Amino acid sequence: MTSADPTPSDSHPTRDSAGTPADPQPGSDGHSASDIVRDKVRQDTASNRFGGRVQTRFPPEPNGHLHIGHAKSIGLNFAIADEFGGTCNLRFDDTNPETEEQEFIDSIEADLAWLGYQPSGETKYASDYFDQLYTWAEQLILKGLAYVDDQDSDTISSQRGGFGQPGVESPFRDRSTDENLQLFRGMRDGRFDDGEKVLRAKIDMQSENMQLRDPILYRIRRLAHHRSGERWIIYPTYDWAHGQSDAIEGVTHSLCTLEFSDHRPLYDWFLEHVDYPHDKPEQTEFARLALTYTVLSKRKLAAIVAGGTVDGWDDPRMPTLSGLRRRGYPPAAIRAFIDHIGVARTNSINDIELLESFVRTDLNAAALRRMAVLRPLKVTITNWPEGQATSVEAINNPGDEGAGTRMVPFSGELVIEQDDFKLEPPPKYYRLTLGREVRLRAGYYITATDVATDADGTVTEVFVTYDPESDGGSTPDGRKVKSTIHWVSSSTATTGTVHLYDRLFTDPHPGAEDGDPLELLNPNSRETLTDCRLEPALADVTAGQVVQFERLGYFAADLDDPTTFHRTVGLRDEWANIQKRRTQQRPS
RNA sequence: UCGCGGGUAGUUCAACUGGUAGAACACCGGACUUUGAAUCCGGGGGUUGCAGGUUCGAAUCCUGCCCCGCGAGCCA
Repeated sequence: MTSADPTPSDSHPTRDSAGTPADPQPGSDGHSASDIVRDKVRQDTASNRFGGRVQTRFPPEPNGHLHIGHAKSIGLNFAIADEFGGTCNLRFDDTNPETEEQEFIDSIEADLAWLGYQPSGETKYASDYFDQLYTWAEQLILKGLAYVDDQDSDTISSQRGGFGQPGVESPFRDRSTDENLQLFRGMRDGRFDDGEKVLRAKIDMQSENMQLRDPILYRIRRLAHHRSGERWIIYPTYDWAHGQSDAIEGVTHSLCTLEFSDHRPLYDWFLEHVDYPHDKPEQTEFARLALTYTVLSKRKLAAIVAGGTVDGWDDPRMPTLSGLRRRGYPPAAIRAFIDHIGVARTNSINDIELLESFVRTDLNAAALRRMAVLRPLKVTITNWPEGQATSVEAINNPGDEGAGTRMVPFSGELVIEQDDFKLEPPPKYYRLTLGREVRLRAGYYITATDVATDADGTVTEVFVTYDPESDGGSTPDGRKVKSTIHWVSSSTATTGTVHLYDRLFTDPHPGAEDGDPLELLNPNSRETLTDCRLEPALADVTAGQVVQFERLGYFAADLDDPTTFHRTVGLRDEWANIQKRRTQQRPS
């Protein structure tokens, strides 16, 4: 998105080793995918337009933090450059000193690097072109194509007219070139107050395209700019700066989101009337990203942060890149997702589950398996040799032999998941229940023989016997069990905090209704468990590392406190589906 | 109200520009399994927004209509 609406947060310069641009080539026959953007670029290179050159750019305004929506634009721009042997540069569209700050520049650059993209060349800034833009503006005045308007904002706005109604020409529209020039220089030199005058393009107040009704090029703003400081008090608007900045940088394909479609004629008009002898870039629009159960607008995200529902811009529930990073989303999964959803002009909403499936696919291959018990239930092996402690060998990743194995302490005092024992098992429940034998992952077969309960009848402890011959998880007689459950040995376990996350919103389309999306916030989007038992190897995970808690999901060690884990995404859960189906079929 | 852009399985996208509408995710079933995971195999799903027209043949071309999105900042 040319400049969607990012928003504030802090940056955590954590990263994987990435550094590579998108992994393209989804096409079936070796050719890159076919879509509105690629078709156009392919056509242009075929006709040798731009001398066969392809250059794109990612042009965020440094007024907020990047989110997953920006990732679509980033991925597209870099992928196009990569697939066509071109380049993609980073330019900050910093034409409005009111909202822009260095902090956001730093955060955006860090997020971009984390995502795995390396812009070509130096970072560019629209503010570096202020001199050139000014010169071109005077040229427009000289050509009689721009004029200084003395009217205030409200007047200009009302004169613009409405949809289906013509606009009214400003009484200052036909000033002499000379007067315009003097006035414009006066604007630049501080002879007028903020808002007192603007420079407008003289195009067509009757145009059915509102963007062409004498758009504003310059406004007076006595504000320090984060880069140009106090040097300027007039600042170019987006429309005046953007296309020219593209041209200056040699951009060939200027990709932006659909809401700029109406600006394209203006984009072209400026390029046509400015003395710019080189190839003129062409703007192409595509639909911005929308996700179910998510909002992606700066205003709404800011409201969520301000409302205190989340801890900040990098809260793991936030769709910001910094939030997804803390959540444990691998950059490669985000890139694969972006690559997969494609680009079109259709307004569409992607299912957040699709993103999650890419996260699972990535993590399944990469994450080490570990055991953690989130809601502990005490298990005592009654025939275990008194006081004896041993350890069992467990595989670190069944899909990757190279990940090796580790030793996990084992004893007669364990904890298992509360959900893994039922006094009265529902149908198709395969896990532990009285009289049933199950396998402890990488450990032994156990059979439940008795329980202890509290006054309410809640099971507080399960007594089991184990089969000494089932060491390592299989028996000489080869008998099968229906279920394998995870466990942690009590005496060697460490205690940790685990955050479980649910959707941030209760509604799949929180932005769709007219009402305040904040009213649709899920009050239970985070569940914090503070008494989780972790196997000793979990003490070795580093900040930001994502591991799989076997049978539970993928969990990321917090960036600041590695004893705290965030559930990145759960595993697919067939048992949960079975239960859901049952409750749906038999509404009580 | 005017302009622009859209409408193809539940969802996101394809369909070599007029020639049997496909894929991914989701869902269902089976195999395998020391994760009810992963993996493998199979399955259900479509009046291509609606109605006409042109054509041997229409998602594709024509006409009319319906629905959705964006646009009237000195924001980007």
